[in-house]
Amino acid sequence: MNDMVPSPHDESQPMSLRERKKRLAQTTIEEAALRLFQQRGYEHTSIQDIADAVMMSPRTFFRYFASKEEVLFGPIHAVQSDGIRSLQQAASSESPLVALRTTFGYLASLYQQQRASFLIRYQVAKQTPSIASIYLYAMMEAEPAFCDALYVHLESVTDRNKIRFLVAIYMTAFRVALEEWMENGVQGDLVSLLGEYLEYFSSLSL
Amino acid sequence: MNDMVPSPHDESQPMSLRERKKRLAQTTIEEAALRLFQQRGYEHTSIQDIADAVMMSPRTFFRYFASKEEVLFGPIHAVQSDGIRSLQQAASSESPLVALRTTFGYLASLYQQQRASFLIRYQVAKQTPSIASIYLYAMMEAEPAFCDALYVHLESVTDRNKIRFLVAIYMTAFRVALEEWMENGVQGDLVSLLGEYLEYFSSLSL
DNA sequence: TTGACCTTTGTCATTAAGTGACATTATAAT
DNA sequence: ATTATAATGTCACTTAATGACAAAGGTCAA
Repeated sequence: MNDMVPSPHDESQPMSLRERKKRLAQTTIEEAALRLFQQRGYEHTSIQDIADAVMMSPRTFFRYFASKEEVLFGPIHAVQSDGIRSLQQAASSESPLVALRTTFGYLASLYQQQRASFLIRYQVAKQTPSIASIYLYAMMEAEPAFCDALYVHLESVTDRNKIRFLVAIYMTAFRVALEEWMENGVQGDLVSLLGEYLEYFSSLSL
Repeated sequence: MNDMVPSPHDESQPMSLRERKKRLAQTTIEEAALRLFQQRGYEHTSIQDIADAVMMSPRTFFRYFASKEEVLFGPIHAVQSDGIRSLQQAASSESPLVALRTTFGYLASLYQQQRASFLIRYQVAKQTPSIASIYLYAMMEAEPAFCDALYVHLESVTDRNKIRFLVAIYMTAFRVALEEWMENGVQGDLVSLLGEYLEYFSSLSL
């Protein structure tokens, strides 16, 4: 069994000057925005402020990000998409349970790779009530797609509902582990933390 | 053991004319807004449209509802608050597990009492991507308060994390049961559906 | 290198959510 | 009836987001 993890984003082409400038603008905006969010808070940072900071017109900001939230949650969406692809692949050759374990382990590793970035985003989101909902949703939006990926195995309606519940449980365990990890400043190993929660789960009786 | 369910909103005072007019205006706005949301969709219904429909100025709309979302999710917030109160009370005399069972049973009964209203809200939310996040959050926002309510029993850090996970699991079971119930047009008994999921949970091994 | 072509950017205008200030009207209390 | 209090409407303002169009910048072939 090889790596099983699809590389997040194919990064092979030479990249034209145009492409490079685009990427540069994107990361420039993102860095400036995150810095401002941390300094003044998300809500007290307007698009105009961000645009001023990077010397662009507000209109141009919206050519790189569909909204202010997108700056904050873009990478989370990207991770979720990677998770969906991972699960689709894993589900084709493994049982639902094994596939889920594989995928959530993979997701944990992605979070760990970008821990600094995700910590900032988490902290900004936590300090901003109007954003908390979007953060939660960003972490769970993949749930339906996860279910779809696993439906290839079992097809009766009751089985589908069980799969749905199973996915939701796994997502919950992952979310709780992630939150504890974030609260502790992304120190320690997220993968083993998730493992502890799943192990504890087995000992539960409701 | 008596009812254990605190009455949602104390409804005893005679109510002055002013109060009655206020309530009337509130329900009038809400009904008109929900009707418009169903007809044209949430995003294609502006505050102006709602204000026109009830012959009020847009400014007055905002004196009754803090936002457009509030019209849609107000009752869900209210149910969550009731749940928190219920759990605080139950947790003082029962074990965490029993208290959770009691409270989620109570919540299920509240949803069933207002099933028509909640179904509309669910359907509107489901049709509106920009709103889906807020719907999810509305259903889970009470999680931290639930944890706090149960922390009165156990106090070590590891126990708190376990309580946190336990609450999250229960919320997940409830959410999945609720979604299935909604998808099926709020037919059948939500309480027993929740029971089935919790029972199935016990048979799981991750 | 020049010029034609396509992309990116800026400017301007517009819709919609949300908020503060203040005057006007309706209700309550004496 | 008169005064205090609360509700409403009007106006002005900020901010997010989007469409249209012109100006500037990059790409590539001759």
